[in-house]
Amino acid sequence: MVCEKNSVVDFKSGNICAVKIENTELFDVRKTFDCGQCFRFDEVCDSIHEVEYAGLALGKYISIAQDGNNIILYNTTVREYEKVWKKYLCLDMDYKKINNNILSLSDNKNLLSAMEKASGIRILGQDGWECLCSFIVSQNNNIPRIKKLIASLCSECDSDREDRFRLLEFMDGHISEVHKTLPGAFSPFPSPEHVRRLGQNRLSELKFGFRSKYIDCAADFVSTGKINLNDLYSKKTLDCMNTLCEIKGVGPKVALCTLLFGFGHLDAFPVDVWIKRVLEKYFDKSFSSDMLGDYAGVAQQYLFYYERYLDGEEK
DNA sequence: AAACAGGCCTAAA
DNA sequence: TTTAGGCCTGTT
Repeated sequence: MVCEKNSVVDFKSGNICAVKIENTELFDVRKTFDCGQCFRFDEVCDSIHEVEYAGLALGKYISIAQDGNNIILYNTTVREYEKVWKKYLCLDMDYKKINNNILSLSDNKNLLSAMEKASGIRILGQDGWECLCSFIVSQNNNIPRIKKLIASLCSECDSDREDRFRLLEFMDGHISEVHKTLPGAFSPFPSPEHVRRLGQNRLSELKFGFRSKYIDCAADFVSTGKINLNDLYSKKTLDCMNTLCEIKGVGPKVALCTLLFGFGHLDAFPVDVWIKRVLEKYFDKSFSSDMLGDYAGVAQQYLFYYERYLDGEEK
């Protein structure tokens, strides 16, 4: 019986602190960062690696590269990886087990096929507040514009934004080209209090449109404690959803995305237009997401990727 | 030009 | 309780 432990080591790439993680399985950097769950990452097109995505998460600009089964993280250390990024990247989870669990609960042919095609996607452990705002912004909107709006919000709230790029220039080669001309790409996501201070009018000026008052309401609820985000980690998914739906502009879809991507509720099964199509096409009417168990949200992401990103390709 | 984009709110049956 | 319009803005 071979028990392969993946080695995690620090190294230097020029002046950049980096970490190499060997033998990761069921982790595909491109799919994970390009499947629409996060809005602050973009590809590093001139990368020295097979695939590399960089972006700002949990207050820090980081780059994640992949060569085969090896993962390379730039601008971090093993110490920080163990503390922060391991969980963020969901590398503390056994996806083989998760997949088997899903398969044990459903024999749907299309789900099986979706899992094969989308395999390697991991549900990131993003910041809950940022997720909430991001998915409020996402409604009736497209991904490029969602990304722009979020970056502009970060830019607006960041008094040091002029300096950020200069501070990051040392990691040139591991910065997404897109970010070099995107205002706010290197700015951290603002706190609820900060967004609240901005106010609905300023949000409108920033072109959030009808979503301005929704963001404002979310910031109000969270910053004043009408909703305690810390409660959302432990309570049941359905209860959490109902809590989040008290915010104006937050419905079931936004709430469940927030819980799935921002609060670790892997059973949350958000239904958007794509998933609605999937359910109509491949499942019978008796389908309910709790049939898929504790990891229904992972299955949802496989199905979403399958339908949204593989359309036109061979399924 | 008109329709659409990873929804939700509101008004009307 | 369910259902159709309308919504900011930008892109095609």
